[in-house]
Amino acid sequence: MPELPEIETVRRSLAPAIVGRRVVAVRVQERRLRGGVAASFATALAGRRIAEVTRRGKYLLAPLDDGRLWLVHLGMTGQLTLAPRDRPARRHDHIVVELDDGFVITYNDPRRFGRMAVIAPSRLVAETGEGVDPLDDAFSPAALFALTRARRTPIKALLMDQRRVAGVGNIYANEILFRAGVRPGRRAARLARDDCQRIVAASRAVLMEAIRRGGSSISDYRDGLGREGWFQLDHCVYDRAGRPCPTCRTPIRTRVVVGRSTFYCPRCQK
DNA sequence: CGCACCCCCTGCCGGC
DNA sequence: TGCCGGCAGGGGGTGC
Repeated sequence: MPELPEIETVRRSLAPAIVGRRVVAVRVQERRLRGGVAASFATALAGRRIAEVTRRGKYLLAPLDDGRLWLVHLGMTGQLTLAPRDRPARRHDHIVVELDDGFVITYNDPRRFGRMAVIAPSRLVAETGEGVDPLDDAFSPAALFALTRARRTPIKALLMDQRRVAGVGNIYANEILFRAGVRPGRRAARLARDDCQRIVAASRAVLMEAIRRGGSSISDYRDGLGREGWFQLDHCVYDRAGRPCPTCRTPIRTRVVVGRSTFYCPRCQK
């Protein structure tokens, strides 16, 4: 579910309220998240002050006052929300982090595909990968062009490969390629510099606009304060098979690319 | 290297 | 109405 814009929206919604707060208690009610929640997790987090809230690709990171990093990945259905301590418990509340101001951060995740850990900063790249963030200046047309060379994989798969580009998932890969006018199935190596330039520009435009709209709420995404996003109303192609292309009215087509549902305009995208 | 095919899970939707 | 298969924004592993 949550891709870069959703994670960034969660980060922005939580940061002002939790930076500087101290964790007074941690309750782990379900350890069976991805990779398992380590036995040491609660003790590593309890008593620590939250120094900052940052993001790396689809990972949320909270540097702590002892130099370690609280790392959260929301998987498909994870929600990390801040609420007063008396908030009623819900099904699938797995981790509850009490703060020193009477608020709690709750991690809820029906499918349990998310990840929750406290790690040493030296482990960051090993945990999150080294893909370039598409909002970073390092994601330049030249850098993308270099990534595409000698790659037979479809450009959409490359954009979604977190080891290369960090933060783009299925919704935004579809939207970015529509905006760039590039077919999702095009082999990466067959892209020209000009295509890469348009994909880089489209990535920035789509992701920043999605952040401005608070992310896409398809079914269960909410930000750190429980608010929905609205970018789903601006989707041009994702989940819009058969509906008219916003540019030329040609019906949007769907097919599977590397195992993922893919949507594109057969006329606008080459 | 690329990809099909497994796995991890719950929830929802459409067809019968 | 209920059951069943398919599918869903995530990632990881295996084997060809």
